[in-house]
Amino acid sequence: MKFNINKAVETDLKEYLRKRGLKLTKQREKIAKHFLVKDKHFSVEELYYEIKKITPGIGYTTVYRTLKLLVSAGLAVIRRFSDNVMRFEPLLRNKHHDHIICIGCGRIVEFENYRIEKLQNEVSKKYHFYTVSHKLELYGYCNKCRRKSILKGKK
Amino acid sequence: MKFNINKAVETDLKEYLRKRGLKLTKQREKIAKHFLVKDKHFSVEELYYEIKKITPGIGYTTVYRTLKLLVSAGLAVIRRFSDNVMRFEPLLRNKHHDHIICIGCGRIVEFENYRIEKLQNEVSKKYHFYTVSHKLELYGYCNKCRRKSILKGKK
DNA sequence: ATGGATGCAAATAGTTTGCAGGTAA
DNA sequence: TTACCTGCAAACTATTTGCATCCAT
Repeated sequence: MKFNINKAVETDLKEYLRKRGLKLTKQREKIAKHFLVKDKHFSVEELYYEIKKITPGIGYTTVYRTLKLLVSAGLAVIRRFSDNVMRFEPLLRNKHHDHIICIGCGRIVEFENYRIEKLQNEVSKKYHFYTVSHKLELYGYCNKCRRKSILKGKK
Repeated sequence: MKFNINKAVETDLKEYLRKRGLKLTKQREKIAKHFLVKDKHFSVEELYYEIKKITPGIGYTTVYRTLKLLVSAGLAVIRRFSDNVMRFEPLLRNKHHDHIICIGCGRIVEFENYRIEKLQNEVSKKYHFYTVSHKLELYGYCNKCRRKSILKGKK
């Protein structure tokens, strides 16, 4: 089943806004629709320049604020890798991936593991949490960097 | 079996430094010994003021640089929660915990799950990574906040 | 001796905030 | 009409960097 962006905005976001007296502005709608169909993480900068093409005149700050709003609404998560940059990743209910990151070369591989997610749900239950999202990152050396580091005695 | 800080510094850190011609300075030793016995995450600021008591005259920057060094050496991981602050957590080979975080009140509960870690190892193997550390964070609402949000129709 | 390390101060840069003017409800 | 929202610029602040000096090897 394909993810329907319009529906997500129509239902989840609108609902969230309505409940607390916030407004669905043109900017919010544009940003949400543009961002929520993505299947990986983006920095505000990246998104800003993309969205600017469709909606010239939009402010950098508005993109920031809207992305944070989406996080609050449970439609996105924030990630940080080795740089100090906030990255936002849409949270589609039916598909979510995690990352395995090479400390040597920075390469990021995405993976999914149903069994891990299932165990996460058990943990949530155990601690009486209603979990809406998660982040799992594995750090290590990829095959290439591992071999390199053995040869040079580095890393 | 108790974790022996001196041994960790003696072996792992020294080894790491020696291999790449780096030096084990008094500052590095002090910071490492102070930090590596901890069992949770700390900001640089927090650690700086603690370490300053033992080693007056030490620089803020040195604490930063040393903590990053420990990360490179595989003895610590960086975490970032909702604020924009880098937090460092020592990585003891024999004990490592993950976090479940309440979006409502910010409460952080630590947990361990052997079965999840085992599955993580499988994933690493599958992608030919030699994994040295990981971060797992579950985000949701704790019992209290969940109830609150249902009542008020918020969050 | 000498190349790495320190500590200070200054620079950087990502993120947040204040505010006057718009705009959804 | 009334909050809320936007966009700009300015403010913040965590983190990084340059450099003269120091020190572990």
